[in-house]
Amino acid sequence: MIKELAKTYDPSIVEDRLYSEWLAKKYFHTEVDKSKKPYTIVMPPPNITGQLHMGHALDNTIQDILIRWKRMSGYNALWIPGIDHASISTEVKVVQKMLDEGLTKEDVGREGFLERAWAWKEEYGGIILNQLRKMGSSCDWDRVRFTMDEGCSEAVLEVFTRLYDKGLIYRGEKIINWCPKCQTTISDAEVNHIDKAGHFWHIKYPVAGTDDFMEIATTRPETMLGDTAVAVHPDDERYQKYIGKSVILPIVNKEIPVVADSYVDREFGTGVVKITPAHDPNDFEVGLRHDLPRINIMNDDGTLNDNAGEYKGLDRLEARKLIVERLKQEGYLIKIEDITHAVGVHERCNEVVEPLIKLQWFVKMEELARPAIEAYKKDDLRFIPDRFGKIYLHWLENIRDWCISRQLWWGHRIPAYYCQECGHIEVAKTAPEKCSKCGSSNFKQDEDTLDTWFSSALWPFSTLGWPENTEELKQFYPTSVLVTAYDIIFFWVVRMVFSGIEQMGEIPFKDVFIHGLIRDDQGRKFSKSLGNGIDPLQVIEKYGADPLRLMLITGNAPGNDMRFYWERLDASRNFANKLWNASRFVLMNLEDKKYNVEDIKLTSADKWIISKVNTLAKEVTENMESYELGLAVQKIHDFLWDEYCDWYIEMVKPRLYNKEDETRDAALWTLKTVLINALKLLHPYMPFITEEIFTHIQSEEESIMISDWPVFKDEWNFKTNEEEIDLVKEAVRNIRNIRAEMNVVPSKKAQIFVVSSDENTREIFEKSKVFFKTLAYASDVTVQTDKTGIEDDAVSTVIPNAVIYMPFAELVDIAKEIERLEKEKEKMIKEIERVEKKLSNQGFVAKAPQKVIDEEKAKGEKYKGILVQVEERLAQMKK
RNA sequence: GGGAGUUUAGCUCAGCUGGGAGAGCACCUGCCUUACAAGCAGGGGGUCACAGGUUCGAGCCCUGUAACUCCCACCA
Repeated sequence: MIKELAKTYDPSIVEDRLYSEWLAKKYFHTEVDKSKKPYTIVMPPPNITGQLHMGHALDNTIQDILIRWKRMSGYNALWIPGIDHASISTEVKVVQKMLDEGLTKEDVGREGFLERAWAWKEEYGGIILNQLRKMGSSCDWDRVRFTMDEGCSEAVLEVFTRLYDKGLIYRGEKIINWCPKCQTTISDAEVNHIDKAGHFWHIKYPVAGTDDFMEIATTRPETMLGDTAVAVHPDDERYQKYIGKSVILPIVNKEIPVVADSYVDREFGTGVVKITPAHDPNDFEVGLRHDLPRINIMNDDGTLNDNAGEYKGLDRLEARKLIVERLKQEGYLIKIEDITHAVGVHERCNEVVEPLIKLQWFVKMEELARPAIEAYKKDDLRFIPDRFGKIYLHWLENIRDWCISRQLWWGHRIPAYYCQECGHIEVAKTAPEKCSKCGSSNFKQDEDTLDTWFSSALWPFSTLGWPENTEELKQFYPTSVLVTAYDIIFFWVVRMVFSGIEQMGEIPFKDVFIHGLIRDDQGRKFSKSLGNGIDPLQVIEKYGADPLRLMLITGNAPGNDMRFYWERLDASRNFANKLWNASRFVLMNLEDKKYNVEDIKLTSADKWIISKVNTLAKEVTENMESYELGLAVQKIHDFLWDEYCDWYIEMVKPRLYNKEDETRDAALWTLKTVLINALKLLHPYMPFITEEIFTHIQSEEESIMISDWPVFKDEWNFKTNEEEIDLVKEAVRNIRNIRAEMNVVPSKKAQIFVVSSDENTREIFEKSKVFFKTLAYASDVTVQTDKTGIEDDAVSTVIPNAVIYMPFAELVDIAKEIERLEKEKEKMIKEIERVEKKLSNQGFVAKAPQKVIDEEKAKGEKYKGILVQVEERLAQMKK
């Protein structure tokens, strides 16, 4: 049934309507189908606090393209959506909201707080998923998961207890990163190092029992309150005499030992290091080696504690000022040096992170990292582009134990239970009845929750039903590809890989497709503080989802960042408009009947465009298989605009306007068939407009979404017809070119003569006469073997084996014509020289592939053919 | 201190295993040709950062240099 298309394409109406239809028809839903090959993507779960931004838009567009393509290609394609509880981000927001009501966490208690957090999740958790629907995302909404839903929580408990039983999770007192603002531990990955201007304070530490002193330099003078030693390099001649002695810690007036440790760099600073085991990871290690006491001087909020004496209660930075002042007054301060140095800050709040010793839970990484490293080295795991694999490797090879406990309430509570009688720790999925040591039933569960990435690490299998051995798990694990930005490799990709290998015995995905970040038009990251963010929903409102998707994919190589320009959206929108109008044109002409291939006679032009779309299908598929989505869509774009619209439609118009034309049906069949094939190739990129056109233009299939992906067909491969039409196109272009040069208005038609002594060439042009009328402003076309009847001063242009004449007597300047032809002649001679030089190069002939040699030879022949014609024509004119 | 990336037309960027430099936008000229002026036709514009090397042949491979960007890192 032929249905007319609206005059203009209005994405806002079409998109919502089509999305609802797709939903209603359950096209997004996937059941296990063992007869098909599985193709699985799990969506990187956005935070429940999140709003859709350009990064999500890009990430999900890529996933949607892949999943739509594979679905059409006959795979059992599953795309699982979900959201992340995002422990710290959400907790901060909920706390903030309570603060607005004048409440604190302590006021409402753990239960009360969790109630509020869940309410938050219910209210805001689904917003971003709804926004994803606007993008056209074809994920299976019947399978939406949440990192804290029952199944995912079960998976977390299972993994925690398993790792604990294997000794891979342990509780220990170690130096951790502490955020005084958020009042929680954070992992190494959450610490950013920022270069900040600071000072080196050079301080005298008097050597006990002498008049000597040792000069130390520090960037954090307040930590001296926790110093328990001073260290020098064991081989440092300057300080040999002090090793084993003591120095007197200024202000505190305490004797601390001078120890020798090869950790000290003799070259750096004064070669003397103050050792504060409780507040520096290196000093902690030194402390262990020399059995030094650890003095914690800091409270959780960053103020100093009882151990700081008179500085107790002051913030660490306040105390620093006072201490420096006092050192100065008492003559201990030698100098202050200005330096810039890297300071660790919490990536979320930018607060300076303090290293502290705390009793926390850790995942032992070495054993888990090993197979994850192997997987990449054995090529079981592949990064696209590969350079990100090196980043992954480097991180894993230098990994340290992962601190997983957080002093937060929103998240998975650590399943460790402490016997209140004997202190024994039971780790179990449910609260133990009795202590296995003393029999007591008085337990208290650990107050802390897990790092939010602990649950995301299990995402590829927890979403498929693990720890149950579900059909989904059997069919869809391991997943096919993980699509994400490069900034999340450490947080997430690494942890999914080792978790998948450890729990499932298999990598969670074979391919990791890494894309870049979207930046503003000045190349800056989008950020709240800059206020330079662009809301994808606003873009969709203005341009539609298809143009946004196209813009995000076009001209962007994998892994590279991209700048956002509104102008680029104009280009995408214009393409959608072009496609819409071409389709309207086809629909206007199509009649409500079946066009059977058997009943029609295809012309060269028809075969040419069919052959082109056939090749296109092959190339696009190949590009997509290598994740070259930008290249693929560029080819589809160019085919539709340049070949289909600008050439084929224009070529076919005379046949359509003549109802008597016996090849009219062939033209219509070809118009329709080629368009449908191109639409299918384009559908993953621009799902809405392609569906809207598809359903109007044909009635055999109910939706393009579930139609078959075009594959290369041998019977659609028409090489000679391609060559024929290419020759015609060249002739037409030459004519247009000359007319433009001579400023001939299109309304002025000209008689065209094609003169060729080659029979085949004459035949081609005989068949193609009509194209010159519509495409090259010809009033009439005559094909002949010689110049009979053509005025000598006619304008001419040359193609291989033929000269084309246009009599424009009154417009022609013979001298100019000769000049033009002379130029053409020179050019040809140069080209022929170049080719012959190449072909006479022994090295080239011997070593270049045959294909390249043949191509060069063909070029040579072509240029020679043109040269002969040019020379002949020049001879005529000069007579 | 390590590592990675970028450097191609005025701007933003493509360029897949080495085989005569591309797109969009911008610019110039001419067209309201019955799908589309969000369009059509034609045009100008590039020592592919620099210097060497490998090769019959280099934007692409190797070495070095420069500038910019990013990541990692416990030099107090």
